[in-house]
Amino acid sequence: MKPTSPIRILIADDHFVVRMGLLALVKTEPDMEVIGEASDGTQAVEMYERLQPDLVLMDLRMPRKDGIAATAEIHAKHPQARVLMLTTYDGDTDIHRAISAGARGYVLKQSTGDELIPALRAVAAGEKWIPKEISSRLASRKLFDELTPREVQVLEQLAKGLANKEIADVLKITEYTVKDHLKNILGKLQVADRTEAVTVALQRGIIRLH
Amino acid sequence: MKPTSPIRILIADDHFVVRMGLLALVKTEPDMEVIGEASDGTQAVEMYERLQPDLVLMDLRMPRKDGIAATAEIHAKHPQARVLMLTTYDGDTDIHRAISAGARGYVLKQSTGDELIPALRAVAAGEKWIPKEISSRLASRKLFDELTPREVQVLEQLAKGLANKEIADVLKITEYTVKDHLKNILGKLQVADRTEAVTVALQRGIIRLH
DNA sequence: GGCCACATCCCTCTTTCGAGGGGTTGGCAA
DNA sequence: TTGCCAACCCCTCGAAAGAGGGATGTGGCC
Repeated sequence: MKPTSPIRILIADDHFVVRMGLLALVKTEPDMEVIGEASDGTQAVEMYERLQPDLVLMDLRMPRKDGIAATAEIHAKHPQARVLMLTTYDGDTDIHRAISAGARGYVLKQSTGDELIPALRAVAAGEKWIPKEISSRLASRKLFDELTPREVQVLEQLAKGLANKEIADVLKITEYTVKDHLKNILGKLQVADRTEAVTVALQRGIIRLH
Repeated sequence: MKPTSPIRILIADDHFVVRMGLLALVKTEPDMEVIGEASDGTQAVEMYERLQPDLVLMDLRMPRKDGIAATAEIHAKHPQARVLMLTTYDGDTDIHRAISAGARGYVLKQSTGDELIPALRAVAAGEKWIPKEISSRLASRKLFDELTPREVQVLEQLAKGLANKEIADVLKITEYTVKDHLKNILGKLQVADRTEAVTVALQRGIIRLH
């Protein structure tokens, strides 16, 4: 093995214990080092600019600016940036959005060190890393649902408990149109009513609470 | 300082990186040591029996058996057990249930090492540890809501998108009674309709998805 | 025994939902 | 050009939802 310069890593996660865990994990690999830790998306973007790391370990859910938004921002300025998305959940839409935001890989926090390390190396080397159970689901699900941006907006208002008329006012359209979007949503998500639509959307990561 | 026997700790969390983080954190304290790691509730109970640790760091959400159930089981057999509940969320009901299950402390994963270490020490010493912003909320909220077990059951069916009539069939009561419970739920949660009731219940940890 | 919370059942009435149809526009791609 | 689709608007109609009342039985608590 030729000694090369180590892989310089930026960690972005709002949970202290997770940052510590990643730090400890990276320390077990002699050719990697953590050069910075961010606790939210805004900080992650700022630190990327300043440190220019070889790899970013980015949590998906963070305060102020989430991992998707931060990744998109970094990717826009630095298309060569290598971001590995790290998350607890495996909602389809999250993964989808992470990839289209420019993430090169996607790993669940449940993963053990044996699964994480190869992912780190792969993404740092510029390769893609999507667990196969996830990528196969991505392909099959894509044929169905896929809500339009407008439908997602309606869904968000729905989750607040607003009535159709109220949603109409918020979105500055008529109640007829809201009902129309709702019909499409119920059909695409294959659910019986607005309440189930919201719970399914939450499960799939299409919308978030608060 | 007199050298005493170290605090023996059992970690229970389904996320590898979190376990690593806690491990690293404990290692910074010379008088503490991790004697076991469990990745779900069932394992946590089994390991408690075998290892008899001085302190358990228990994650609230885990597969197979969650932290609450595991704590309750441990507490039933060993009332002197010292369990510190560790979680990402701060839903009121979760905290409530954690305490009544026998947890002595409650800490958010967002907390830094400076906040976590004193919590560990306090609970290991048999004291209680509830962050004040949480305990004050506990006191005030208790005056309001507090759904009855039956109302929670209705709420769970509600989240599935069932109609009142369908819920009536499931719970083997009449639709009138379902509507009745629903009225109480909407009143106690102070929401406008069933959809908002579900989202608020999810936020407060009263019900869970899937 | 009185009080209260819980759970159950019943009825009325207005509003809202959701399913079913009808349509126009603007953009984009084959 | 033709087609497609998102987004918008319109109308009807039966079935739910939710607010308002009232009522009964049970069990705990002081």
